[in-house]
Amino acid sequence: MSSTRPTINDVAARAGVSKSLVSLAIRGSDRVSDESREAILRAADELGYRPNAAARSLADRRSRTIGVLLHDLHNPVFAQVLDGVQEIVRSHGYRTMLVTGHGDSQRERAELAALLDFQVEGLILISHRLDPALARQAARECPVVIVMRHDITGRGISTVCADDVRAGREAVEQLVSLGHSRIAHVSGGENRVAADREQGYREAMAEAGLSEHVLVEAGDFTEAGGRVAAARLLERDPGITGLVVANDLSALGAVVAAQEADRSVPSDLSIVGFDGMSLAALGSLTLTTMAQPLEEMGREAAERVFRRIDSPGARITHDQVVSSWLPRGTTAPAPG
Amino acid sequence: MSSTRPTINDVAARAGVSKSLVSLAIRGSDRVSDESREAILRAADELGYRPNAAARSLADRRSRTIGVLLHDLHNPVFAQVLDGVQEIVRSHGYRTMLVTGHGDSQRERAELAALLDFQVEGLILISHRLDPALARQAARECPVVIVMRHDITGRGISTVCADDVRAGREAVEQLVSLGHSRIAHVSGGENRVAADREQGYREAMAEAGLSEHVLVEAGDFTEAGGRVAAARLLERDPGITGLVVANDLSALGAVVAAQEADRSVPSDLSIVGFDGMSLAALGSLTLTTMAQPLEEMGREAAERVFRRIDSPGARITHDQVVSSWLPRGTTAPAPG
DNA sequence: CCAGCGCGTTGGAACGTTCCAACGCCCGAC
DNA sequence: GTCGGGCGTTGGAACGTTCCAACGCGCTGG
Repeated sequence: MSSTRPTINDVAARAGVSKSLVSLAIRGSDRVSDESREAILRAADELGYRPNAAARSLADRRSRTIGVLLHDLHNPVFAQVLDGVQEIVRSHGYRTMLVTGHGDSQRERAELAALLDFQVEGLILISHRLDPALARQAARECPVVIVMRHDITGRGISTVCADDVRAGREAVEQLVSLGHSRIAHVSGGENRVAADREQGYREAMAEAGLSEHVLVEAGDFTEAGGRVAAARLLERDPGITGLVVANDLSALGAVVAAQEADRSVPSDLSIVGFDGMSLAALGSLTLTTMAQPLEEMGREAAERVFRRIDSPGARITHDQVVSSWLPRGTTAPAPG
Repeated sequence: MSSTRPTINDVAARAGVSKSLVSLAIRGSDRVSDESREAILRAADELGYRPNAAARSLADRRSRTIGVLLHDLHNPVFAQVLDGVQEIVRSHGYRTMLVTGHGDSQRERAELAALLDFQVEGLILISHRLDPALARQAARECPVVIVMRHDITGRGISTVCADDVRAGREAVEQLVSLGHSRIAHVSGGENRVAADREQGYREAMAEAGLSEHVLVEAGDFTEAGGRVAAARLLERDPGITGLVVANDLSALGAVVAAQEADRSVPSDLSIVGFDGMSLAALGSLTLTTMAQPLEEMGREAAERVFRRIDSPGARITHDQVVSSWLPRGTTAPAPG
């Protein structure tokens, strides 16, 4: 641990050239003679030179960094979206700087501020809970792309989202086509994603002439919440044969609740989630779900950011991806 | 999106003071008069001033950032460790910069280089796969703490690990005390963590006089790997009643394999994992495991980094945390 | 009444890099 | 033989911040 790191000047001195030439050589310019280049790279290597990213981004006035705000890292759904983001970001020679807000607006504010202090050139926000005011404020400083929340719009905000209403409808339609009619819903709390899925549920129930069976209990997108809400539904109406649950994580909770209520899945009770998180494919019962193309959403979001970085005048966009029915182990024809 | 951001000079001009005073006021120094402070903060607010982190860390020669290299974000185990890390890092007024290496040494190298370019003041490496040479090289530039891999040592490298040999032994001992004797092992591939757990398994089997029943099949710490390896074990010796699986993720795979082989868990077959990842407590069968105090390991690692940042002469340390038996739904007394 | 002190404030230097205008040199063209 | 052009190279300015030595002022104590 040398007390002080070698700088570009140390390299220049050792190689017997000017710092400007070192700068060029390090960045791989072709206007450096082979002889100089070799001497410089050798000197840099011998000294263990490492360019100072802070100085670089100061002089450059670009950080080559994209900031990503994630809801949290425990729900693997976000990790999947992030994979897509990072693939594109890396391919552009940029870095990502990752923070988590846990849906806490206080913390989101602090983390976003830190990202902006770092002069990130673009921002990708991936969370179903997200303070719209913060997003709008950030959008005044750099391009912002929001994943999952199509309802947050404003100057400088692009979105990449699924059609959650439609997905909600399809979940119901698929159960109906399996012969189910008493289909209840575990919702996902106070956010637009959950509201849309619930609306889809209600619309499809009405269209199928099943309005009388509409039954909703509020969850909160967590496993524990799904478990409690599902248990309550099964108590309120033991005749339920189908359960549409607002996301995969709470659907896993609903599976537990079903077993605790001595309902066997899927023969007695079919359960459908949303998201298509890969870990839900794992375990003894693999979850049927309305899957979103998570990695693709991440890639798309990153592409949108770069398009706006590259041409600052570019129009903001609102992309919609399609969810798809992924039948696995928790759905079956209605009993009887 | 103003074409150019306000700087400290703009704030100074607007508030009618010098940039030095603005700098002091922004950082909350008490040697600024109330009057000046108020004028400065108001001007900063009106202009939407935001300190430039790059300039700051350049002038300061400290980044107030801790770099964290994670294996990947999909295994929730790493997210749990990270939670502990971030708690401590935030409490010190620092930030974390997060990258993932996916056990690919090429990528690890690039990501570590990026972190060091950023002048991170400390580095926490959390991965069971990790190139020791890279860790040692990084340790020449800043304090390094490795979580999970006690075998990687060297100048400037501290470690925070569980005693995996001991955990491996205890997993076997617990099964033995439940009456099991035909206990097989799914290992975790070519890394020290897996090797230690396997060694513990072998030692405990020998001590219990069960050497003749030692049976090992290699997995790779993934769900798919665990599933395949477990299936092979059950085919090689259908008499197996206990399975010690190298980590929770592959243990979940083993549960699937058991069901595919028509063995019911836990009545026919007991399965034990390692790690104590929270998502394994979820779903229909909750996994019995040798749990590590994951968040605590993260906190401990971060504490160690800061101790060495604060007093550069501090000795490097090698901490050991204790794993504990967490009986849940996949273990039961031996059949018959 | 003056020296000395403390306090709030200031300008300039430094941090390590990139960019830019300008340099000297060699070569080919007239 | 001179001139112009290209090429490799150079020093200085800039980026936005923090640190430091030093400033002027009013106050206090002798």
